[in-house]
Amino acid sequence: MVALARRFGLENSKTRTHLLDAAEQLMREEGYAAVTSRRVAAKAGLKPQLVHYYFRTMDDLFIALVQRGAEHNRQRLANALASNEPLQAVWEFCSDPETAALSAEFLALANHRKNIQAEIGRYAEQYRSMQVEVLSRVLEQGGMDPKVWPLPAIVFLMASAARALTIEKSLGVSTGHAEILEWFRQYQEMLKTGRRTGEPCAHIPPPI
Amino acid sequence: MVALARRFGLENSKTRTHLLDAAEQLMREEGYAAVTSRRVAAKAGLKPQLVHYYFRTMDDLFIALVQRGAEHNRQRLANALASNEPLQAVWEFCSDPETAALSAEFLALANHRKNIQAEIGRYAEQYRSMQVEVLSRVLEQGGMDPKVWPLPAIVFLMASAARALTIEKSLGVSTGHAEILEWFRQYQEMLKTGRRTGEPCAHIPPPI
DNA sequence: GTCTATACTTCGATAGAC
DNA sequence: GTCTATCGAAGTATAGAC
Repeated sequence: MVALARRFGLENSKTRTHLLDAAEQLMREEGYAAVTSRRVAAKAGLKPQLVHYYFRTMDDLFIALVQRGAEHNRQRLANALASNEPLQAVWEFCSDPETAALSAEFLALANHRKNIQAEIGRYAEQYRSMQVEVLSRVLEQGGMDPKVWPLPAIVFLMASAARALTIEKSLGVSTGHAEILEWFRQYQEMLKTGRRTGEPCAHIPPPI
Repeated sequence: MVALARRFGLENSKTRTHLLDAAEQLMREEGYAAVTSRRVAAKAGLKPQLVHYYFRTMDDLFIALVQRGAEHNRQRLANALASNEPLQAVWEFCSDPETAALSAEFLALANHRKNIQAEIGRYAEQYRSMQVEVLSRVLEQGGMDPKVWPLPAIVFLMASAARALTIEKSLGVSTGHAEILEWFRQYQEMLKTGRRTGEPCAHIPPPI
């Protein structure tokens, strides 16, 4: 009854990529519960058994999906950070609704599969340090002293606000959104001009 | 072939509550995909068919689960807002990891089922306005002028920061967390004493 | 209100032919 | 590398007896 060492497909296979594409699309459209071998194969125009040829188990497929998505996002973030307006670009990076929807699925998955949890955490930490590094230059040029206002905290606040804005928007929630956007606009303005501008934010006690 | 009007259980049934408890526990422990009629019934020590007696479809069960959970949270938030330290209590309300895990599941579900999306959005908006109302008193007593710093924005920032902190913690991410907690601490301190205290936040340009 | 019985679908996974 | 064939398990849902 010894298992006859099964064969498996290679990582650079074109079919493998098609299967991952199909899986990602399914996840986006219908959630992780819809990512089954049969449905993935059907969407890719292939037979379900091929899924098991490229991925030993469905769990392996999910891991591959997380890694590919995270790597893709890492590249997107790198591009954003290399732009002329890194602050604005990072804000938009964090505000992408497609990414938010997919992240919601992975985040739910992460609560129950610790290998996925670790993978996502590793990338999240990486994204943050990338942002801190680049934004440190922008903020110092804008006259902010990172000694008194720690960069990681600013990056954290900005990212979490942008993400929450996106999620709430998809839920139909809007209270406070206009004010947050205005806050970010003024913050950008301040950094550009190197001083606090635009009444009333120039002189008020902010929530910090 | 006309359907013989099926019978269904009442909302105040004890068994119905047991089934919802089992479903909620499953969702917490293994995610929404684990909430099936068989598994819910097994956890409640009942037969799968009873699930269909109390809930026409599994979708109906999910809706009931969302409503019950949201109502429970509304009560928790009301208690928090009625405490001696509403600011701290709301922060803790938003930081509960159990709630965050369950919310992650519902949020993922919401992306694909618009009735759930609407239900969650309705409650989220309600929670925010409850917070704005109560915190407005706290902030005005602390010397904050809501004209220059809109309350909804402060509530939004606080809630999204607390939630993000909780989620990231569960992912093993910690960069910037200590700084955010210190920010919140100083903010509370400032409101209590009615002035900006504690170096260095007393005089620095904050990210606003 | 809870059970048995049942119909039908879909699931993950493997063996082995081509 | 892709297919056919096949397994047992688990899924939703309904009808009807007690």
